[in-house]
Amino acid sequence: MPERRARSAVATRAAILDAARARFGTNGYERTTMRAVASDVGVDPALVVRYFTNKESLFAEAAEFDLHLPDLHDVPVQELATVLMPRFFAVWENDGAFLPLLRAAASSPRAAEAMLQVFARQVAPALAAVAADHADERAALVGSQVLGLAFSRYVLRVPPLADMTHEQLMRWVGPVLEYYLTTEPQ
Amino acid sequence: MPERRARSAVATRAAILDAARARFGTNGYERTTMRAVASDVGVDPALVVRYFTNKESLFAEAAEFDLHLPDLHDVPVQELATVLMPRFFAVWENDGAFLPLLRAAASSPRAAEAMLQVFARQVAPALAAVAADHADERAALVGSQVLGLAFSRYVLRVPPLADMTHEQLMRWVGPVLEYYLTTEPQ
DNA sequence: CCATCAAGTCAACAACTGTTGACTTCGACG
DNA sequence: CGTCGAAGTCAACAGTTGTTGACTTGATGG
Repeated sequence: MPERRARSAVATRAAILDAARARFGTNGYERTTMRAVASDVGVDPALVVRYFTNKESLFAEAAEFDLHLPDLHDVPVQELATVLMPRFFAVWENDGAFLPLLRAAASSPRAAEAMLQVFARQVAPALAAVAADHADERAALVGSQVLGLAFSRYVLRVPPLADMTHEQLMRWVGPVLEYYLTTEPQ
Repeated sequence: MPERRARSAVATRAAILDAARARFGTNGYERTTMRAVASDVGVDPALVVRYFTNKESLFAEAAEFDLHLPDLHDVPVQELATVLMPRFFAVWENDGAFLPLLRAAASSPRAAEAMLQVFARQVAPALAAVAADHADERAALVGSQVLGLAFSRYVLRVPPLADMTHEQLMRWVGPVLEYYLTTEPQ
């Protein structure tokens, strides 16, 4: 029974990470305290730093994630939205591992840097597969629309946007993504 | 000479407000300290609270502003971007009275509510003048693109976007605003 | 010259923050 | 049983924060 004695150590570590994700997601970086995270798990604050050494490291680990963007090389232009938007909803809703980073990035340079790297390492390369030219500009523009949509719908909760269905949003935003990725501006 | 003795009181109050705007704009709410604002003006922290009673009230006053959106009734569809984008740059750059609110809205429900009201009272009515139908949805979509652009360019500083000129951005984003406001989605 | 009153300073408070190091608890194993 | 090490607690530190109330300054006007 080699697994017996690990019943708690890794479990509470994961619980702390979950609580941290939730706190960072709703309150942002500075308004999240080590004590609050610890108390969410019912544990001493010292244990949190014992496992994660730092508030900064705790945040870094809580903000790690993978967008799982698919390969777009063989996707027809008209179906880009149909492929990308479901990924968008998956990342921002429910599990919402991305929301903490967005909230924190607004007021913390550290988080902003982390978000930039997610963009540079995952979003930009994936979109480069379909961009005609100016790949980096096109990817950044798509990113700006996607970020704005997330901010309006999930942070600000702008009434019309927050209430629209996935399909309605896809119909509105799809052509814009397609335009940014393929059309040459006048 | 009725104005003589007011040489300083209102002036330093305005200076404090300016410093607060700058700090809130670059650091967000929580990372901005009363002491830092006071020291920017070369004044005692106690004076700041003497004039503004609170950090919260100081922020509220610093985040007050008017978008000065023009009347769009007689603007031709193709020139919408030419009229709207300069307003965008004016609001987000330099003085940047809008940036504090955006940063704060990400982690403070109060600030998010304030931002929503700016949208409802200034942006939506102005855009309703040119929206074909679904005026509220169209306005919200325009708002999402504008907000995303501001977040990417001024908060995250995504390299391609942060370095583009006003005219380059207008050329890219203009057609999108026009599309959101006038085109019927498939 | 002296009283007044706005403009501003000073020191200090209570609360909260991240972080530390020494201590306790307790199940497993010889 | 005894001990050993992991899992966790405890109290305290040093620093920072918003905010307060009593004090000083200095020009003005009678």
